[in-house]
Amino acid sequence: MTTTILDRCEARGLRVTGQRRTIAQVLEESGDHPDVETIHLRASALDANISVATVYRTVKLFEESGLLERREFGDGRARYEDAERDHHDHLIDVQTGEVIEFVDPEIEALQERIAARLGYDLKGHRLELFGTRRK
Amino acid sequence: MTTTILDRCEARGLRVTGQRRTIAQVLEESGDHPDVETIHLRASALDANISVATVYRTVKLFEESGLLERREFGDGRARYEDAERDHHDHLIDVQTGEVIEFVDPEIEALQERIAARLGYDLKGHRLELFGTRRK
DNA sequence: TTACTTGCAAACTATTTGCCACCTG
DNA sequence: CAGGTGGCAAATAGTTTGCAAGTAA
Repeated sequence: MTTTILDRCEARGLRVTGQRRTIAQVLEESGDHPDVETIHLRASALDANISVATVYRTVKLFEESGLLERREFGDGRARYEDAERDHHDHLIDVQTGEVIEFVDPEIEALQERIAARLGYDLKGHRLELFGTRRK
Repeated sequence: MTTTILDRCEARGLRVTGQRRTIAQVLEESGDHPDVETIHLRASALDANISVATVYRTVKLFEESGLLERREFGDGRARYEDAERDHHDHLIDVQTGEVIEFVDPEIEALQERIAARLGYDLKGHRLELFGTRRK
């Protein structure tokens, strides 16, 4: 389970190029939820010859291959994180954009309970829950 | 609380124009979560002389004035709904984009519990919760 | 070698804005 | 009448893509 993103990239039969290696490493070492611009910045520090277009393409490829997970927290840009990390959810501070990770077994049960109550078939569907606080 | 969006628009001292009246009406009558393009389409059916730019400006003004609430469900465009509706949360089907509304007291408690556990000050902060299902 | 990748710039999509005519209060 | 408002098109921000050159296997 401690396979690196790069390991999984190879395992998937994806061609391993210098830029993919670098981008994988950057994401491996990122403890936060970087957007493409940030990933590009960090990657550029390791290898000046990586274009933003390549970051976009790589990150999309990795996501489609299940190596990364894409997150959209409502600020208009996508963020990415290693798909192999332990499951967790996010709380976003709307004002500051701060991303707070948390784990709570309750939320899983909650989703299942709600889906069941609504007669929604969870199998084969990926659901995402958006909750706001009552004013 | 059965005030219309238009009523609240006037109450806020906002200038009431034909296009604002129409856009307010469209949102009033929309039971779903329309994006700007959809709002523009529906408004155009009532008054052919409303530009998309005006919808963007109006919807932003209404949101800043607290008449509407903006939602971003991860598909890249903002959606709006009447801010006076009873509190509820959303479950999004990632594949189909379907928006499922639900109400569950548990989720409020959950947010407060998590924030407290993390030592996060809820006062003065608007938090939004993003939950995915464990694979 | 050969198909897959990359860089660059052009193209796209969603949204914002400058400018000037127009309308509400 | 005066200042807020709307239309139009140009400008932005984030992301995608066509094409020719480069590279992994």
